[in-house]
Amino acid sequence: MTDRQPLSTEPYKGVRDFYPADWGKMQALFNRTRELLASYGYEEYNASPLERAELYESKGNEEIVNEQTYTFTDRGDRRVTLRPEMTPSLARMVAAKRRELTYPLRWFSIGNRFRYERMQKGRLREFYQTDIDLVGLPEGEADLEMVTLAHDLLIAFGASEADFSIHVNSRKLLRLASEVAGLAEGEHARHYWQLIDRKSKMSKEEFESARKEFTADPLAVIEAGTDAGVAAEKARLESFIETLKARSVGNAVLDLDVVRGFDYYTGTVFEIFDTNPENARSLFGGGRYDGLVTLFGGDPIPAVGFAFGDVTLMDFLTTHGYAVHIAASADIYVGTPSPEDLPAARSFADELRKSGVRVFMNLAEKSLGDQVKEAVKRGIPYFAAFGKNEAETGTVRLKTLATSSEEEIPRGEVAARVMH
RNA sequence: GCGGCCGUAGCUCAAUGGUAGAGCCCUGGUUUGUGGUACCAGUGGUUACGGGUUCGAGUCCCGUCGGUCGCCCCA
Repeated sequence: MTDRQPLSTEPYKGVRDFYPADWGKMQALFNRTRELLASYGYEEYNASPLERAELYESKGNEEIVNEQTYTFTDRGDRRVTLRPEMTPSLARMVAAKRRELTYPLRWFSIGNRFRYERMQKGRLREFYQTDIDLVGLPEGEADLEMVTLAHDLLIAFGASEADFSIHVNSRKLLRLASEVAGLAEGEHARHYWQLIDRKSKMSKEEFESARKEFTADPLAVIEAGTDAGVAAEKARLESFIETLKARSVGNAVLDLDVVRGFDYYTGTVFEIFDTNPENARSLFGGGRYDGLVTLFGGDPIPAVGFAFGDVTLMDFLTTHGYAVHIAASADIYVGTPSPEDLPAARSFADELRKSGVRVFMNLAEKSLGDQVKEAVKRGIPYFAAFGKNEAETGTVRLKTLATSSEEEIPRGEVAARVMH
């Protein structure tokens, strides 16, 4: 007992502590996201991070579930997984009330996700992700809205179109071309698309020689343009991008190499890339998954959506020099010349609070000079001492710390001055 | 699962194999009813841990642990 090792102050591997300044930054991101999505009529939903393990296993990829999730058995012998993504939970919630919901659903959710994996830049074991989905509309306008939202979000965070580009593709196009080329579903096809997905990481020679190992080559079918069905889908995709440009999404391009996994995408897929050559990586992406909800029985419900993580987004904003503005913790610091002044100062503070002012009240015994220093350090914009003099005269000296200015005003006018 | 780099003060980092340092932070002072700057002073170390080589190791070697970046994977 007495010789116990001190506990480590380090957080668990791969997760972060959020001190108030850090969490303030996160909240700033979340709130800007909420504002933008609210302007498009999206509603926020949430669910527990705990889910039945079967929810992820039934999707077929056992390896990912076994090796890359936090899964445990609870005291009732139920296998439980910390959600690694939100879409299955969304599908479950939609399926559970499929007859009573009013479609289309414009839903979003902000929360933490857990993935048990080796860490590297931009990849932690717990991260915060915003999932945005438009459920109940077929391919078309809904997909345009999704890409537009992804675009507008980055713009809302301060980015300009030159900072990123939106690469759009169609899983339907790839599927049609596979059929024409004779690339059967299965491991072989999986390897082919994995190769395409990795293309940007390989040299041209490496890629071409690897490509030759496949007898069927769907991309060549698309390039040739001889199949009518394939050509029609490609034309649809091109006009999709033209429409985006006409609607002020100027940085969307067609990119046949965007694959984005394999399992549930069925139509439009898109991926946002950082244009900074130092950091030319995928920021986030999404697409159409019309098979949503079929796991739970019943007819499929068409849906399109995307998700972005906090780590990648924050990295992106930082490397492009876009600061995230954090609000001050309080509007005013109410100082006390001496401890005896506390009752009077407190009633002044209460007055302010009733008007909606956020007040930081000093309770420590220290000089006014130190109190002013403290207010500056905390980033509180206004300071007012409240003691005998103020109680008698009914006026206070209100300091604006940023401009070093000071003025004497009636106590009743302080609230209106310091609120924003 | 594989590989590279790194572990020195609370933080960011110095220190040819030869006395462990600086800046920031913190505390006090110049300044007890009102400021950040400046100046002065102070607190703060088992150099991650264990072994080895050496007259001598923060430095070189081996191992362990931790961190980080890349490969694989990426819902």
